[in-house]
Amino acid sequence: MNIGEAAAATGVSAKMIRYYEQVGLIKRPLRSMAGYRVYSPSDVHALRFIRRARDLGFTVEQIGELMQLWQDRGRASADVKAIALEHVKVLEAKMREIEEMAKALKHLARTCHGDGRPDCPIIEELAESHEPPARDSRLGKGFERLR
Amino acid sequence: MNIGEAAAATGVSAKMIRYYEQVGLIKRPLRSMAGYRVYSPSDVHALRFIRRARDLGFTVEQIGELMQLWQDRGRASADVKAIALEHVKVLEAKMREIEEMAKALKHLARTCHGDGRPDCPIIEELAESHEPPARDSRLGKGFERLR
DNA sequence: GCTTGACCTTCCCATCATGGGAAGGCCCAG
DNA sequence: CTGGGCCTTCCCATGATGGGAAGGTCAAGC
Repeated sequence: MNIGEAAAATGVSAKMIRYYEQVGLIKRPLRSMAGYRVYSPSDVHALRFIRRARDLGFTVEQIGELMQLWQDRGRASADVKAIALEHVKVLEAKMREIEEMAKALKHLARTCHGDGRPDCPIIEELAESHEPPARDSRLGKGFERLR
Repeated sequence: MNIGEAAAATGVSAKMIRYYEQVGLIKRPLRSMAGYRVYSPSDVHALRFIRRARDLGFTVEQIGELMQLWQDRGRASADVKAIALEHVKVLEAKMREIEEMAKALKHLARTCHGDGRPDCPIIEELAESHEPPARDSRLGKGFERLR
């Protein structure tokens, strides 16, 4: 199975398969005589694992941990649960942040008559001078790219 | 007012102020004889505008549009409202996506006994072979960096 | 057997907003 | 006049993903 077939079979693009290999998420596959990557069914299985974890919003780093645990027969399910719950916390914090932004924006839009007149509470609100709230990053890491 | 003071006064880092200048979001400020950037109160005002828009989750590109409208006295508030509501839609779609991920993960975690035994439904679920749902990107652009 | 097009390889570059850090210049308080 | 804290520009990194070029390979149809 070459990379294109593996991509079609797993829903992970060929580009990303090479990337995952490069960052050590998956082991280097066998190569054909011409240098083509050749994937076994178990490689495909691992790629599907990755894709599903990715769809759940895990970062590549977390997926790496999960794969360690996946391959470690003696692992404790508590370890996996901890990673999952940690991730749920991050997701919920993201949700809350986005929710607040949406709420603020909807409030502004509601008070904006939205016709041809130039008076616009949205712009006025943005332009008003407020104290800089010192960018307090209560949310911590993982939110750098949220906005 | 030099860049450090402007940064402290607006909550926008000096690095980002230079970046916004570079990408044309703000005009190039005056320079002191030594080449230091010198910011006027109105520059500071613009920076605060930017910071507030950024806190509402607008991208730099959108902030650019908003600033155009801000400076255009004859603009229609409808234009601003359209940008705001468009952004609300994006935020709500993000929320829904994150919510789904969190829901799935919480469900998995709930069914995981989380003790020392190695049986773990989370890992099992990830490892199961499902059809690749063809990564259908119903959400469209703007979600590339969501996860 | 040869052409053609669809694959594969590696390598480099771009994204977006942000920060780190180096090398060198400037300014002010002691 | 010195030291530390500013400032300047320039380069590089992030994370996950894709685009694209240049060149090699494979298989189907002629």
